[in-house]
Amino acid sequence: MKIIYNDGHVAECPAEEELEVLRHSAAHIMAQAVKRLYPDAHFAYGPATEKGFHYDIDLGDVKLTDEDLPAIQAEMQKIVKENLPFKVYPLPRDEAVKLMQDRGEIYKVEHIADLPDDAVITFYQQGDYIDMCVGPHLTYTKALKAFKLTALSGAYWKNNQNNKMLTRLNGVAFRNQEELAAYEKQVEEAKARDHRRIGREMGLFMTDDLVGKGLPMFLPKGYTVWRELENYIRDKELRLGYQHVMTPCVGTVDLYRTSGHWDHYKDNMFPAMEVEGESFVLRPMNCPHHMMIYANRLHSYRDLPIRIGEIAHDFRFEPSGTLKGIERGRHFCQNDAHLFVTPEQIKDEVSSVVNLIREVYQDFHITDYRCVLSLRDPEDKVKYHQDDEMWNRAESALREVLKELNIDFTEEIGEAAFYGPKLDVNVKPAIGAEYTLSTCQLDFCLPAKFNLKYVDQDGSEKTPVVLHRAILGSIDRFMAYLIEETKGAFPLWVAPVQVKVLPVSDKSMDYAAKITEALLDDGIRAELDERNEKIGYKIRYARQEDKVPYMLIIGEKEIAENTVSVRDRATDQTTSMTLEELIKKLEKEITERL
RNA sequence: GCUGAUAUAGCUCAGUCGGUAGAGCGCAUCCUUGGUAAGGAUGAGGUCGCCGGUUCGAAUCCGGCUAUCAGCUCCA
Repeated sequence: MKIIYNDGHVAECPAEEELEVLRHSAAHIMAQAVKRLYPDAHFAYGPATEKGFHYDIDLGDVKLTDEDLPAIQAEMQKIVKENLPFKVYPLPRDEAVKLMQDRGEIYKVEHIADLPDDAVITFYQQGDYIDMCVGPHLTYTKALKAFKLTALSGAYWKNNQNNKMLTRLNGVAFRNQEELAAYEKQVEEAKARDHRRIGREMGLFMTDDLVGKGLPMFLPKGYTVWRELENYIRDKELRLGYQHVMTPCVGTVDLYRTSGHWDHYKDNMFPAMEVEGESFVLRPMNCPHHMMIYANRLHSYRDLPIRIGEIAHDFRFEPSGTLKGIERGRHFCQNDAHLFVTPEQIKDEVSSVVNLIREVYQDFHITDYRCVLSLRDPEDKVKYHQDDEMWNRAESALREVLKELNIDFTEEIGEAAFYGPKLDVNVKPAIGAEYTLSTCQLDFCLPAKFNLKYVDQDGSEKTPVVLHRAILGSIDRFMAYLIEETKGAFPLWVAPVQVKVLPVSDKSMDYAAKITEALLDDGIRAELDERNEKIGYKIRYARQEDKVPYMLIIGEKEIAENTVSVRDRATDQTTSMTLEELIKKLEKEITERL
């Protein structure tokens, strides 16, 4: 595949860049098609994306609907067939501005103003369509062989919600039709992993309009998974010296004024309740409560670090458009903790948190994640607590620790909490955008606001540093992730039903019931399928609907031999063993979290 | 919240030109007692998301609302 760079030279495209060039050129071809059909269209940004391309377009009063997509796609097809060459040329800044002004491209003009003074401004042209662009691009439109327009959506100009919302046309593009077909199949498979769908099908959780949107309810099976996750992380924390507390879900507005959360987040909190002259809010997070618990006693440097943990219920009035099953709701449960430390202890404690994250990810077989050092945007004078010295100190302290721990991380500006920098551990779900699972935040700010103290060796009062951290993040979101990773086939130790006992007929019902009881007595979550169905049907159901790790086939043969036939979900193989052997096997796998 | 789309039985979905609804799965009952991915019969189940309008008549056309989905913004 030949491509043309913005200095005009043509070369073979490096294999790893083929898709990006293809998709970027597809965006230009789409823009040309739109311009032909809607001459008044103005174009903003039109980049290649992860799977395809999009272009943000200002169509004035014209409102596109999904029904307009086929016509645009057909026009693109035509342009491809016309096999127009891509040409490129530079223009001095004033001529570039004039060209774009003459063509009514107001967004491109604004873009030029944002470019550095020494920027070389180049234009790519195919047919009569001209786009300001650094390229590279295809040499001819015919090189675009497999593409499809997928959706219409909106996007703010320059990603700022105070700006105008433009129409975003989305498409996908691949090297050939086979790759496109493979992609469409993959999309279907991803849909089947959607935790909202699996959650409904497996009876894990539900929502109801009457209860309220964004307020999922966990059903018995879902809560069983929940309880396993909660017990798991709490036990781990206990062994690391955490002390768990329980604090109320409602607090005074003054509490959040003190912390600064009220100023930063009141629009995303449920509104204040005025009662007997006092204002209360549903709490959106737990830092202030834990600060108050620390402040409850005078602490010596000998007491530190103090690690206060809570599986805490929080409520946030998330914008309706952001709600997504149990991944993001208006009520959720944080696996929260605040570590109160001396400056000298920061490194050890961050290290301990990082190790805990690693250990937990290993237990859940999570290997696909990335670490981000989230920093403030020094230009943003609104979002962040204003104290340059504090920020420099906190950010370099956290960066130093991460380097010493040999963690691979990227730095992202403007991603910090208002009170301090964060180490975020991000994962990508089957459906939708990447999100943060675990976080560890370094905070020099809130301890001061709450006037927290400890008495140091020399008898002087000092302010502790606080690490905010969440390992499972929220139990809800973690569970969503686990569902999508496992397609609902949870590992044995968290599976809501660990063993399903399937009698071949009524003749083996009594024996099967006895086996079930024995398993339950040993703390194994066993369920007996008493329905009047054939064994093939019960197996199919246990596999597809319940996704149970182990099925026991119980018939007259097992009764005669005093054994159980164990069918393994992973292999579909059946092996015969005694009940004692089975229990031993299960207990081992549960303890080892296989 | 913003842009666009969608809403029919518990689930997945049909429903033509406006004439008050169908299938498969699931559920209930009965028959069947069957050995490793769906045995058979019968039956119940819907104010077609909600409210209003147009019409002799609305699941169907129009408007508003609600919820959901995709994307954008946001996530302490």
